[in-house]
Order: sequence, then C-alpha cells, then structure tokens
Amino acid sequence: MQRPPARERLLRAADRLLFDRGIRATPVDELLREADVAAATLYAHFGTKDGLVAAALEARADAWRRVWDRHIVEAADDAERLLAIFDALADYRTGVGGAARWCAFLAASAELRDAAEPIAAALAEDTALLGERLLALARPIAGDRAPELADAVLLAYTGTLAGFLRGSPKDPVAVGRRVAAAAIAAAEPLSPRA
Amino acid sequence: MQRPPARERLLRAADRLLFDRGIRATPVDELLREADVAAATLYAHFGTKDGLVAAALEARADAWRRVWDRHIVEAADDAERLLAIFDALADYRTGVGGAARWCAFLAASAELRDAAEPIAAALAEDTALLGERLLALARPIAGDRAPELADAVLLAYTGTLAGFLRGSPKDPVAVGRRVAAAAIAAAEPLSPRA
DNA sequence: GTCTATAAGCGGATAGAC
DNA sequence: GTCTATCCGCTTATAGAC
Repeated sequence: MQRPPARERLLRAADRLLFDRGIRATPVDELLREADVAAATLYAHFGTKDGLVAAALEARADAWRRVWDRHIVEAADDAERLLAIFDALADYRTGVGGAARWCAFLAASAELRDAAEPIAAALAEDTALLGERLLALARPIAGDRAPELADAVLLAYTGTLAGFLRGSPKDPVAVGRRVAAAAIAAAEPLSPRA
Repeated sequence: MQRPPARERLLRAADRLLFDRGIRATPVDELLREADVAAATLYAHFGTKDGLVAAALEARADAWRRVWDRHIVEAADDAERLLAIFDALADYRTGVGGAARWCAFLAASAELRDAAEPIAAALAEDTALLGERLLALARPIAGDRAPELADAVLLAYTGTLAGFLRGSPKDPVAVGRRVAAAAIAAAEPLSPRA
C-alpha cells in the first residue's frame, strides 16, 4: 500500500475540497491538511494557489472528456450520440466527478470574476470542447441547421448543471435530456415518425 | 435634485457592485466609497455585510417579479404566457437588472456555500416563485403533465442564465426561448397544428 | 533531492470604537 | 465620519528529516 506522492495527494485534495466547498471558501491551509503536505511543497509544485486550481481543473476536464467519449461510442444512433452528453453526465457525477456541487468550470467562472491565465484557459477549453463536439454531433441530424441544434443542446446541458446548483428541478439530468430530445425532434428536417 | 438617503445609496451601490464583480470579491470599503457612506452607517442599517447582501437580493427579487408580471399580462395566449419569462428576462437585463453578470441568486448560491439565513431565504424564495408560477402557467397547456413542462421551462430558463456566465451560446435568451417552445410543442396533448 | 515542520511577513477585510 | 483593533488568508524563509 504505497502512499501517492505529494503532488498527487494535493491534486486529489484540491478536487475534493475546491469544487465542493468553493475555491475562495477553501483556504490553502485546509488543502494542506487534507493532502497532508507541507506548504513549501505546494508552492514548489504549483507556484501559487491559482496554479493548483488550474491543474485541478485540467485534470477534471480530462476525466470528463474520457467519460463523454465512451458514451458517444456506445450510443446507438445519431440522436443518441447527441444525447450521450446527458448519460455521460449522470455517469460522471456518480463516479470520478462525485464531489462537485454542480460544475467545476462554471463555478470557477462564477467565483473568479477575472480569472488568472491558467484558470481562464481551462474554462475556455471546456466551453470550446462542448461547442465543437455538439456541433459535429448535430450535423448528421440537422444538416444546415446544426448550429442552432447544437446551441439548444448546449443550453440544455448548461441548464442541467445549473439545475444542480438551484436544487430544482429534482432530477436535472432527466429533464435536460428530455428538453434536448424535444429540441432534436423540432430540428429534424424529416417528420419525426417518417 | 435631492440626494437619496444613505440606506438607498447603499442598496444601489450593492446592486451595482455585488452582482457584477461578485459578492466576496467586493470589499465593504468599495461599497462605502461607491455609496459615499460611512462604515458605521452601513452597520447601523444592515448589521453586517451579509445583511446588505440579503437586502440587495430581496430588492432584486421584487424588481424581477414586477417585470415578469407585466410580460405575463401582456402575452397573447397560454403558450406566450409561459414563454413570457424569456421576454421578461431580456427586458430586465437591459433595464433595472443591467449590472448583473448572469443571475444574482444563482451567483450568490455559487459563491456562498452555506449562505447565512437572510441570504438563503432570498435564494429559496426565488426558486419557489419560479416553480409555482411556471407550474400554474403550464397547467392550461399540458394539463396533467404540467409539472413536467414546468420543469422543462425552468431548466431552459436556468440554462439561459448560466449561458450568460458561460458566454455561450451567443444569445442565450433567444436559444432558451426556442428550447422552451420546443418543450411546449412536445407537451401539447393536442396536435400542434390542430 | 524531495518533502516536512515551524514561523513569520504582509496585505486586506470586517467590525466596532471613538 | 475617521480611525484602528483584530483576524484571516497567501506566501516565503529557515532549518531539518527521510
């Protein structure tokens, strides 16, 4: 039973505390205690608290992308592939991303008005990945109107995440998926039951 | 040209700074400077910074409710009444609520993990008002399935707000309205063009 | 050479005293 | 209305342990 190195322990502690309690609400001291690491070690590895935050966000982005990938591959048809983001989200939240209250990236955006460079980059990457992927997945369904469909699904996904923050509706993933499905139905150039 | 009393100046300064730059990111000193008020005056009126935050949130809730009211009354039919929340939002954001980055209530939720009592109450009230009203407005459209339709519209509305935070899609209100309209179409027991 | 323990500097924020 | 006591959070310095 090897103990992971300090860097790894710090990242895990950051993921557990930062995105559950909040970034500003979590003092460095608590991160150090949770990780059982000395202050000097944190600053040697990450430079500043912001550096650790950015590294934790990037780790989260990687984990999320992998889960989403898997659900896209496993989906049965075009519509299911576009909706796979919701199944991936449900999966992610009960698995690797369990600690987060809603969405680590949106929460960081909300908390840090003008995020420092490494953090801002992580946030922008998340939204860029969502936009690009959803657009590609919407193309076979909506053709020329794929941008509108992708926007609709992005909004439903974002609404699902913020639904966790609001505490309503009760099951944001289920509602978000239904809403996105309705947007797909409205966007299909062919009649729904053709 | 009378100068408003200190209490009023504080509330205005709070509304302008708190919900634009963030609650934790705005020091009391800045509120005092913006309002041109002495520290003692703030603590005499509101007790603590939290007290001022809660009062500013309540003022915002009142203003929002009035704008929403007006758009519901002016709407032409059942569907338009349910969608009026989006027109109200567009109106609100260019008017009284202009300063806020996305949504004062969700932002406060995100920033303050365990909000103190007066703040938590304001947040809960906002979500309760949304839930009750949307349900009542969904009833004539969806009948027994009104709860599901109300959930869908709430999620689209929440997604619109969080869309401003994310910076995508470009025009969250337009996309949110379209998404909600698709949910209405899917929920109508009668065929859409009957 | 990586990590730990301790302590202390320093800016900033809240709250209340005067 | 000003002024200040007090606290808190981030960061670094120093010295030593595995």
